[in-house]
Amino acid sequence: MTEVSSSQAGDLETSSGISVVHMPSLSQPIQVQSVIHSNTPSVIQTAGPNVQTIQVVRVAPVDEDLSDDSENKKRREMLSRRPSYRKILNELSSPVAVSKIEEESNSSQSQDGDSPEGTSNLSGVQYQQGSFLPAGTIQISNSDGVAVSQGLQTLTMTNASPSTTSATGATIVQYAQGPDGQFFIPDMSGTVQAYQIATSGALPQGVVMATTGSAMSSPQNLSEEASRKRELRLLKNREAARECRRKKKDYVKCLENRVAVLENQNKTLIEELKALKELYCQKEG
DNA sequence: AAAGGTGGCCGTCACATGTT
DNA sequence: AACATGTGACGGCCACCTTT
Repeated sequence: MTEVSSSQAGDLETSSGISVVHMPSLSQPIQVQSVIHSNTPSVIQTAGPNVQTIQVVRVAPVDEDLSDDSENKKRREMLSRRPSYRKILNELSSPVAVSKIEEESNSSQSQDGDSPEGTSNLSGVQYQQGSFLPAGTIQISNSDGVAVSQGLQTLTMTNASPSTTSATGATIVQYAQGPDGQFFIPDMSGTVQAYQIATSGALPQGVVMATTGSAMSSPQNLSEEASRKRELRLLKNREAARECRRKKKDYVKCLENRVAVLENQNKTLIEELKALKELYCQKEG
């Protein structure tokens, strides 16, 4: 294995983003490819039997000369053009990336003794299980294996039928509440039904729930239809934001783990280089 | 105890990106 | 092209900690 560090690298020739590093102590040059603005994690790959290629990912510095307005605009553009987490994770989980990464992992696996439970090992990096699954395949389930919709409120009802009651005897109904008193409750098929809650004179503490599903198409209910659509959109977006944050957290964890592994590797390689240098000096002397 | 700082989580908006 | 979904940014809320 070879080690490149700014202090130890020898001559560095740069052309078209690829640098060739000549190490005094090594017989073969090393190609260093620098990728700007890329979120693809660095991959160490072998370009040939005699040349090591190391792809270095770095973030380009923010342009200091920008005015406040254009700086904000540019920053926003940069952020908005960043590939989605799903894209990044898909790339990471693609067979090509994995095979490249596995190459790398062969030399580093033994260093990861403290992997937490429930993680999988790709490239010597401990990833949270499920981190690389495509969107929509991750489900949070209850003990019965039933998917749980996290964004919904939980409404506990008494006098419920046994089939829907929880262990405590109460029914758990998950709902989203609209500002106009409407409730949106997903049924077993996943579609959301709108309900209007009206208080009943005879039942001061109770509620009467009436479906408003197909009746919404009448002209006077167009605004209601619009607000229902809005509520549905908000509900979905709420869920999406939650999921997105969860994915982002996973992604950050992955990156942190990767940093730890690469730091380890770097340390090992530096020591290896030192040893080789010493050996080389002894032979020379 | 009150005030202030900090970090985490959430809902919403706006816009980018993906899907049909 | 239209619609659905994903995500950065923002502001609000809450819990916790530190300072006064």
